[in-house]
Amino acid sequence: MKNTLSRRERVKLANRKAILSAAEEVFAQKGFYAATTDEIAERAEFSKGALYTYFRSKEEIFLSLMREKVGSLEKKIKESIKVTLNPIEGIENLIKAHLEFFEENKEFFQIMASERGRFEMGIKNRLRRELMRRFQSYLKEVEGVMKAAVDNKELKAIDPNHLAIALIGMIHSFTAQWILTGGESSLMELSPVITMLFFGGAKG
Amino acid sequence: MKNTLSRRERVKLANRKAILSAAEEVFAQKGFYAATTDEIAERAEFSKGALYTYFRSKEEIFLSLMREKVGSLEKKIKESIKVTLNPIEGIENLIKAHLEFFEENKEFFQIMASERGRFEMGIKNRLRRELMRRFQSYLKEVEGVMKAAVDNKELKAIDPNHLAIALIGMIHSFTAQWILTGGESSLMELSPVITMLFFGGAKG
Amino acid sequence: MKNTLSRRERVKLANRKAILSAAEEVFAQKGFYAATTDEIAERAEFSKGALYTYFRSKEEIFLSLMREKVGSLEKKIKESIKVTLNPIEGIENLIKAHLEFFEENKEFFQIMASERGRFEMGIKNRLRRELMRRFQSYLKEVEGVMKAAVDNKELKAIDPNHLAIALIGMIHSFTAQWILTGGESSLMELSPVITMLFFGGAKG
Amino acid sequence: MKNTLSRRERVKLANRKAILSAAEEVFAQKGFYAATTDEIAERAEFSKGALYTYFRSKEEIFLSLMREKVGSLEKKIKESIKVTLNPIEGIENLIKAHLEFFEENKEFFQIMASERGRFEMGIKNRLRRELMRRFQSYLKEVEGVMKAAVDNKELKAIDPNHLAIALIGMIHSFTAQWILTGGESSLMELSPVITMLFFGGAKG
DNA sequence: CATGAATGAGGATTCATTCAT
DNA sequence: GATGAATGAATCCTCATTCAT
Repeated sequence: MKNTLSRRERVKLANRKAILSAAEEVFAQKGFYAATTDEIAERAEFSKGALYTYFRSKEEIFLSLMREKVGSLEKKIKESIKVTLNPIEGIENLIKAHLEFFEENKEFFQIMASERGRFEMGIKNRLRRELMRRFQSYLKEVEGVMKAAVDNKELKAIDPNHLAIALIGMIHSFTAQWILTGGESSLMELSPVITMLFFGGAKG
Repeated sequence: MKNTLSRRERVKLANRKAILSAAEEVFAQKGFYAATTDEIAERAEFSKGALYTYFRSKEEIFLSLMREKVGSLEKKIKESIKVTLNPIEGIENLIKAHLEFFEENKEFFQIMASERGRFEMGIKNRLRRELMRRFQSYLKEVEGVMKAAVDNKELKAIDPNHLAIALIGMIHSFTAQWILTGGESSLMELSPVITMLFFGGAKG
Repeated sequence: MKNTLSRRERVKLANRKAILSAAEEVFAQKGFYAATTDEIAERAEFSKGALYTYFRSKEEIFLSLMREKVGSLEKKIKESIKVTLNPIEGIENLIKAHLEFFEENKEFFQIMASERGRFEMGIKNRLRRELMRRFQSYLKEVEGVMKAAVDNKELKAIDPNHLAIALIGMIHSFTAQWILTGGESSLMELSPVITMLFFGGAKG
Repeated sequence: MKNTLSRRERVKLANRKAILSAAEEVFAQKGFYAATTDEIAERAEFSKGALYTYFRSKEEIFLSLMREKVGSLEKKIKESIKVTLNPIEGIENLIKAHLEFFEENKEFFQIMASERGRFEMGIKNRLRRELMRRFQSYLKEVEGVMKAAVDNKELKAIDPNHLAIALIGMIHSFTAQWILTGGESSLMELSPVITMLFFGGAKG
């Protein structure tokens, strides 16, 4: 997979990753603005200047990070759905995939939750546009499964968009609360509750 | 209630409100950091210096604003519940109350959505602590109704905390999407869908 | 002339002048790039931040300075010519005016001499364009007198543009040398030599 | 003369020249400060590190370049004079030699014109001192011819220093203007005008 | 009280120079 | 010797906060 890269290139790639990883922590804790290049560099154990060997600007670090993460999320979601042809099972998998991903990417979740509303700003930026697009595409994916399930009469005849919004809202809400209360126990454990509530509702 | 205030005091209060109102717009658009006192002052039609007559710092403007808004939300929620003794109806009212509030307080919603994760930062701050407390208290309120409904066997025997998280997640998600897509049509119209999904689930 | 300005406005104007004056010294000594905003601020006895109350950027300080100076030079040259209708006398006056101006504006001369070649860079800039234009207009002014004298048959039938270039070259050269050797004695004293050489040439 | 150099030494010398040549272009376009070692290295088709094998610092590149060029100019001027024993003819040759040199060394002219005023800075520097010395020596050379011509009564009894300043000023001015207007036609063509104006003056 | 100019700490970014490979 | 990534000092600019008027 990566055996055509020279040693130097492999080092560069690893350094890039280290910077992104450090940035992820800092952005999660402080948000885009309050995060400083100083802190990112320090946490990545690089000089401040080195960041600029790998990225053009602080914004580019941020957007690259988001792009990679949103990309992984999107991929994971797609895969979780494709495993089965049964829409209901697909949605169950999708819930699990989400929780698994957020459990492994707490920091990304925090960043996304707080910065998403501002992705639209500075729309001229190529990376920002791409990010928006990827995010939309991830939402459409979820909507797609919903539609399939509705068409199959396995779900009520509700606008698939609304179904997607509802499910994602629940997932995000549980994840946020899990992080707020320390993120100790496994987030995955909540999968049955969410599944049950989404499909069967709360009424007894 | 406030008719014992001197003219001067009434003016001060009005000015405070004007500043908070201006701040709300700016914080919503730009977030806490990117918002500048310059812009807040300008939009409030005050000098930059005047802000500091009414508030100790930019942070205090922010926190005061949030406190007032979270306070109103909390109050509104409490009232929506008290109207009825029937828990199910209470939850329906609570959904409507939320949507109504967010429809009237789009800016606040945006701010809350993006800054909530960082309320905990700098916890020594009196205002921050109070804000956290108020926010928790609002959540407890929702949880309370859920518990009543569960006890009444009107809802499934699920941890009321989970029920609250699920419902709030759905509400926030719909609100966020509504804002993202322009916030034109009435958010209130979504109340039936949310109610139906929360109580009855998605399964057909 | 300035009696319609409020006190505050007069202070602002004076501060602006103080900054420009400090900048003039620093730019003359170090050139545009090596000059630092720190040093300009310090020499103007202002904080670094204050510069930005009066100017948008270091470049704007530089260009504003140049604009004012080139403007004064242009004005002085025009006036020196208009005094008389006799072209020869006009040129004599023009030489004197130049020397007088450069003697009083040593720093400006140094800046102009070294930065002129790069005025063209970044041509999108409004101020830069204006500066170029002003500079051209000053050259045209000199050319104009030359043409008048040629038309009058008081000067040889040489391209007035060449005459202007030659005279200005001599003036600049003498000024540069005068500054290089300390600028002690009066530059004005060189007026007769320049006049003589320009009109009569070196041949004995 | 240089046939005793080993291959290695010849390569080093060639590399040095390539770097200086690249530096000349960059310094001419951007000036000393705005020129970056990155760009010089790139244009010389060397790595940035290689520059430091051949030169101790960016400043040394600059000064070495100037030294070589000023040296060539000086040499060319000396030769142009020595050809003849007739001072008038010597000056004519000198004008032509200047124009020829600047036509072939546009970049150097631009650099010299804008950086000369700052050669004095950091006078402790050995290279800087040498450069100043060489420049003075070039001026003295011109002054020498003038003195000879004055002694010969072929030129008016004017301080030879002034005569040198005047002539050089004219030459520089014409060169600068030629470059500013694109440097298309031959600069050499201006030789007769300069000669005529210098010797005979402008008066008709 | 209101004003808005002044302050200065802080932050992103650049770039000459060094040095491990 | 050559390379180019890493360094970190230096620099421009921003903006919350203060304070004289």
